[in-house]
Amino acid sequence: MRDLIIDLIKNAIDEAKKKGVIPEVVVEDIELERPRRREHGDLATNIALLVASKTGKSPREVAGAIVGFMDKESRLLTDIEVAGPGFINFRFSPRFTRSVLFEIQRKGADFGRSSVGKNRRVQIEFVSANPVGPLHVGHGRWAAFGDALANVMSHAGYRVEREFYINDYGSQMKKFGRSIYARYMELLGKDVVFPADGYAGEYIREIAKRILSERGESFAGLDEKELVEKIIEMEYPVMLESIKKTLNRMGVSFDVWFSERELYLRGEVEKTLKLLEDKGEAYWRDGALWLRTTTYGDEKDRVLIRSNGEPTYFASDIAYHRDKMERGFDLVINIWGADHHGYVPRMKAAMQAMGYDPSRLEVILGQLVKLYRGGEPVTMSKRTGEIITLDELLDEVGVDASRYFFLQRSSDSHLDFDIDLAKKESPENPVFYVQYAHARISSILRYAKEIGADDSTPTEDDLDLLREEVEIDLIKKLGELEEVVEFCAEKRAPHRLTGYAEDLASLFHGFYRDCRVITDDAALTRARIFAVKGVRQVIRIVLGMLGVSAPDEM
RNA sequence: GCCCCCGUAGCUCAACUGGAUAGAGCAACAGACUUCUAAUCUGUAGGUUGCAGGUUCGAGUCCUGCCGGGGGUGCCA
Repeated sequence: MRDLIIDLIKNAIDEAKKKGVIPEVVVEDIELERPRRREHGDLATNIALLVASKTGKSPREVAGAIVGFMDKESRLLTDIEVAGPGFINFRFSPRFTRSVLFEIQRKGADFGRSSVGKNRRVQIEFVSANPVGPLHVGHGRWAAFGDALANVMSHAGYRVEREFYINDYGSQMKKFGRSIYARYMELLGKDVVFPADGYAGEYIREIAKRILSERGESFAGLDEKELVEKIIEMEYPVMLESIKKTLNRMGVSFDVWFSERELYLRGEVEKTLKLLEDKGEAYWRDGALWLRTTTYGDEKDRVLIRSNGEPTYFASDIAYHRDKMERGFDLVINIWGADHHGYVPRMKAAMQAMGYDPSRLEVILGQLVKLYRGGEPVTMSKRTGEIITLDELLDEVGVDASRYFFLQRSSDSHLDFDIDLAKKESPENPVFYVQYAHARISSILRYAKEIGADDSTPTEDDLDLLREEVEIDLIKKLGELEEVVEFCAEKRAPHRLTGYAEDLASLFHGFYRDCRVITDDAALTRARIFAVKGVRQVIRIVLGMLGVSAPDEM
């Protein structure tokens, strides 16, 4: 439809130019927008305003000329008008508007699919928590966000892969091992100092207790270094498993679990560093190996190998990104916490140093989550280990509400998560509001079946009976799904899906109040059952992308 | 100091990336169930878009400078 109208406008402009009604000027891409106000029609363009600004003619005059040359025979449109300062407004015919219901029936779960992604291969890497502790609430946000983004991008025609990068190597691991070691020794009554930078959470004590009960005191005989190593090897896979379990619980699954450790074992880190050195992008100074990131706009050069011989996290991350590039993705999206923002120019520079186009890497920086209970912020401290884990949140508010709430805000704004609201089973809670619309429709359809109402596919004439303003508005909303999908995918903004879901649910609830679906009029009943089925399908698709269930009864 | 994000109704956020009269939800107030689910709906009220300039036909949106909140600025990850 959009393309059709754009062609219509283009042809009219060409024609007008030919006739000399408007001067020869370069016309940029024609954009159609959905006007905010109903009176402004279904689609509008500001092209006349843009053209006029280059010619000195009045915008309305230009708009009038363009409309004058437009082919108005189309049965899809009922009206083309010049309005306001020079907008051209288009109005769909009711038949065209209603035809979307047939399209939904035909496409089913594929309705709203778009091809803007052009089948490009995209990798989305998200969560990527260190396997040294349970996932916290912030991880939950990125799990929900990354997963929904992947869903919406694949609906928009990208080939998407989900990846989790496991930081199972290096100092975090050691810290993890030393922390457990210290708690274990404490349990044995040994006088050990807990590491100042150790993980203070209670779960570390639990692990130590479990080790004591499983292995007894025999471990204490080993020397510290050996023991810490052993603890790491035993416990990080356990932790990783529990992370996977939590993510599964949220309905998030990854295509690839990529291990940092294996990158080292395969010699990839070494190879990558050598490559950079050979290219002259890295150099030795003060006993350390530095990457010349300043060449590519970074503030200062960055260390790859410390003077103590240990590679930095940056070094393995570069090797990791090289691996991603070599895997041939057209686009790689990393979802990182906002505290990594200083890291972005560095990584981009590294990409260039390796000879890759840095635009193949996109980093989404996510802001923090603040929990509120009883109107008060819930205090959390990483230092004391007082955190609310993702599992605890899921226990308390449930998966659907958690996912929905995590997805309500754009990734670059802070998220205030109101626990009390998320738990409420009332219309204030948008999750239930949307799910209720779905359940209500299922209930209507059950009733229809029960009384044996005619639910066969209606004819176009049947559908002509759908002429209440609320029902037309509702059907129009269904037709917007494709562009919502495109917007969410292109802007990496899955949060807009929640707004769309709420708009749709609200229109449906209004429709339900004003229009009875099952009536004595068989044709009207067929039409309304069909319409309501379409609404249910779209709600299902949207909730599916959000990762929220669509219940048939509540 | 420098860099990034944010600032819109009492609260939480939208505003289709420069368009027409800045919109929702919650909270407040007033109403609506003999009905296919009231977990719903209708109405009222609420604004100098942090401040000051600038750019143009047109600015919440772009530019400059302030103010406020958050984050970053390691041979940490």
